[in-house]
Amino acid sequence: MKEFIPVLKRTKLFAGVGEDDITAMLSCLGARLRTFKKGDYVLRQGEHLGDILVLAEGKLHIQRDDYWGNRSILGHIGIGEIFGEAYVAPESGTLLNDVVALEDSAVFFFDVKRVITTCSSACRFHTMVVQNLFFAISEKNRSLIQKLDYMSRRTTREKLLSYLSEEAKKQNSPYITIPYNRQQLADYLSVDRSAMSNELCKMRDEGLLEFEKNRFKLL
Amino acid sequence: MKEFIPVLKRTKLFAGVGEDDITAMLSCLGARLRTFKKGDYVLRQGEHLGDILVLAEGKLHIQRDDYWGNRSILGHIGIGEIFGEAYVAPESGTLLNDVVALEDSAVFFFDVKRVITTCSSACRFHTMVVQNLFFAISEKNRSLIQKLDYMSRRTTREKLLSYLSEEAKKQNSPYITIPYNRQQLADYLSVDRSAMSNELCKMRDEGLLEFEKNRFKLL
DNA sequence: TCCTTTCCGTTGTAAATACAACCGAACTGT
DNA sequence: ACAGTTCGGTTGTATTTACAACGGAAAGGA
Repeated sequence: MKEFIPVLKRTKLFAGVGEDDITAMLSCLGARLRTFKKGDYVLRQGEHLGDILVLAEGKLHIQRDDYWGNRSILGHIGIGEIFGEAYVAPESGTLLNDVVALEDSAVFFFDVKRVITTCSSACRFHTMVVQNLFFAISEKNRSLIQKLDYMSRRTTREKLLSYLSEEAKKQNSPYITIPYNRQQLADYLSVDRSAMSNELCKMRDEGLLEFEKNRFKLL
Repeated sequence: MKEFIPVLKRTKLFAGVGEDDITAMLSCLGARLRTFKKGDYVLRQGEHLGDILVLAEGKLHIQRDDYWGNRSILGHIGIGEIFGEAYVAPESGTLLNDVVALEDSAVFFFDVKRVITTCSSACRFHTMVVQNLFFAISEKNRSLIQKLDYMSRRTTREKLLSYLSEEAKKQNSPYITIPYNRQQLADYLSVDRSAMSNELCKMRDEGLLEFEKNRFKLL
């Protein structure tokens, strides 16, 4: 667990907290570290969750398969990102999605109750962690709204353009790299892969953008 | 402002706080009450927001019109509901959506900074309000994920079924009432109204459901 | 190197959707 | 009672998408 303290220090959850203080807080927050092999399920749809999670190592996808095997990808989790925060409320039901390891991964589990209940003097920075979590959830909220914006577009082209241009804004450059391959991007935007591939090539031919693998340039 | 204290008492934000304590907290939270006429914009896409809002009276829609006038409705806000919480983080950008009054409405504005910075002894229940807000955001988060689930369905029928069955679960009855008329429901699910209307009738003919205006029965 | 697998572009067809237009019923205000 | 408006169902057509299938390029392993 100790080895990942520097990683935790760089997360939004522990922003402003020193490594020593993080170490001291771990037990107070009920921290556990679990490792997963590539392909493992970190969380399963339908389970109940009483923890807030932080990815220490690896890559994860939040996804969901429906009855007919149709997969939809809700998002991508990189190192240091928080997830599971949608289920901190006591009455929140079971998980709506699966979380799957794309690579061998390590995940911190923090007990929700112990995170949000600021304890006494023992950990001085607990209040700051709560506020950090607050902002993190709020930001996740915003990014979900953003994704709903892509999804509300009627055509594949509009979905692609709104997603790519938002990424360009986020990465502050017309050259962008996305965390998805074609199939995954199609699953993320809930469209057919071949139709999307087709549309991408049309847009390239029309001079709207260029791409190679998962790197795009908007023109 | 006083007249709406009983309303506030029943909101999730002030759950567990008595009317007297709420009254005492109002100034501490930087509360302001603003009224809106039917059709007024409560918030506009692109603005910056430094408040958390609670609807005291009326009905609101969260919506967005794109360049071509295509409207998409992100959700419906009823009395006592919190909104604007997606923008509490200091670095969160501008509003992604409009919020529009469907009826004459009254809205409480609470200063974000003053809400999340627990003050001293003056207001005993401030900590509880922060935790309530925490749960509320987390729950909103969950409902956004839920909506993404509807939206990720490929066909109009699947979108309708996932939405309606989720509402049935939420309202705990096969008889459900929705806060949208046909056009609004279509905007909510991001589909064409006539196509949706068509699909609804087909589903009724197949015996999947019955409906009249905005009341539905799942079979 | 060879074999296997993954990735991605392409194509054709069937299915679903968007769009526009129309109509009747219900509701509104005068 | 009347005109004007909203609402919801219906229909036809053009457009878009889903699905299945194929093939070549690239990547990975033995």
